[in-house]
Amino acid sequence: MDRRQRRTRGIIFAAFTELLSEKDFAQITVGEIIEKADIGRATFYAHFETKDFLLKELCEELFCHIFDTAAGEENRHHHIFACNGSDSVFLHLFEHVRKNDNNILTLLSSRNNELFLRYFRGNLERLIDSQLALFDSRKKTAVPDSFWRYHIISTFIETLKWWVDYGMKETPETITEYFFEIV
Amino acid sequence: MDRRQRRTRGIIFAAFTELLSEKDFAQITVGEIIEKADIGRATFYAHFETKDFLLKELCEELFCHIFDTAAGEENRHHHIFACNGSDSVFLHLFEHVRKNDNNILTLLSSRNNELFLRYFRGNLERLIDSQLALFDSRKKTAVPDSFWRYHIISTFIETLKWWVDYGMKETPETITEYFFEIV
DNA sequence: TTATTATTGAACATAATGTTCGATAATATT
DNA sequence: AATATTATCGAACATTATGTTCAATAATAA
Repeated sequence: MDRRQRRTRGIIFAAFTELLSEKDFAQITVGEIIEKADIGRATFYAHFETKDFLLKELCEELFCHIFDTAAGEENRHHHIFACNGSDSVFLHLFEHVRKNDNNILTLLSSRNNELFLRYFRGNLERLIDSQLALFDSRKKTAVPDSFWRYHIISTFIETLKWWVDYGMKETPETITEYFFEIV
Repeated sequence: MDRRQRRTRGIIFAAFTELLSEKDFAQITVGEIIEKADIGRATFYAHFETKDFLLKELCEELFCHIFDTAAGEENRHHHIFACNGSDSVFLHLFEHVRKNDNNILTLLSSRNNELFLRYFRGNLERLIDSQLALFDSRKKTAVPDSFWRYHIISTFIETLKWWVDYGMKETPETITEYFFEIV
């Protein structure tokens, strides 16, 4: 990929991220993006078909990075999961957010957090199945499997939301603890 | 209120609801709404300042109705809550959805369900505090109160989402049971 | 019946979208 | 170092959606 392309792409993402932290996605215009990025109109459209595609690609970069790492950790520490839940993929995910990798924290704190959490859910679903056994051992209810699975993912996301909403005062370890206690 | 106003308002809501079940909120134009509603452009803007206000007022009509009823039930059956959780405000809410009051089911089934669930959450928060004691008796963890509260509301909404997503095969009673088991 | 008020439809200004194209500058290739 | 390729620029353009205005008409309330 041409260096100019990479540069422009990065500039657009940065400008877009900044705007997302300021106002609603729907209110942001392409005009504002190219003004803040200081690029030509045609250049923007050479990179992204529409504003929606821009969002989509931003999310993909964001989460691919995080989940690739998380998947790696998962394999390495697999024995840990089997023993207890104090260390887990979930902890690693919380830590990623805490470190603000790729500005994900900025975006999750913004009014547009639902946008990213939707993508987050999509990625989580793939990851969670490998973790289900961990919860199954504790499960003694008659609720359907799909409901149970749905519940775990939802609870993780809602826990993350609460953490961010309330100023991230807890450590990733504490939040992970809360998450396991409640689920 | 003038009969013509009520009629026009109803027509607009109906057309808008139909469009929401077909496509994303962002994709819907005022032009489409007035075409489907078969009214003049100026008439639309005499009723609603923007598309966002239309959504807001639709949600208010939707949820005010449901929550007013629910609040009434709450007072009437208050002794029941204190005893067990098999009958509760939650059951009534599930039943409202099941009956498709004010097309809420149509809207919750649509791609735009997050839009309505956001409003739903706002209304739930007011209602839930009176119910918190019910859960507190079961609670033996060290998680913060605000987290616990947040979790209950989230779980209710996610349960509702799952129910709708998976075709509402369960009875409201069963879903209420699932909800209490899991929380 | 009369006064009031909602609706209509067309016209209008404004603003955003997405495209096109020739010129220019940065990169890759040989 | 010379050349070919490709990204960016900027301005112009057609198109589409927004929200407003206004005089005429029709429905409702008094």
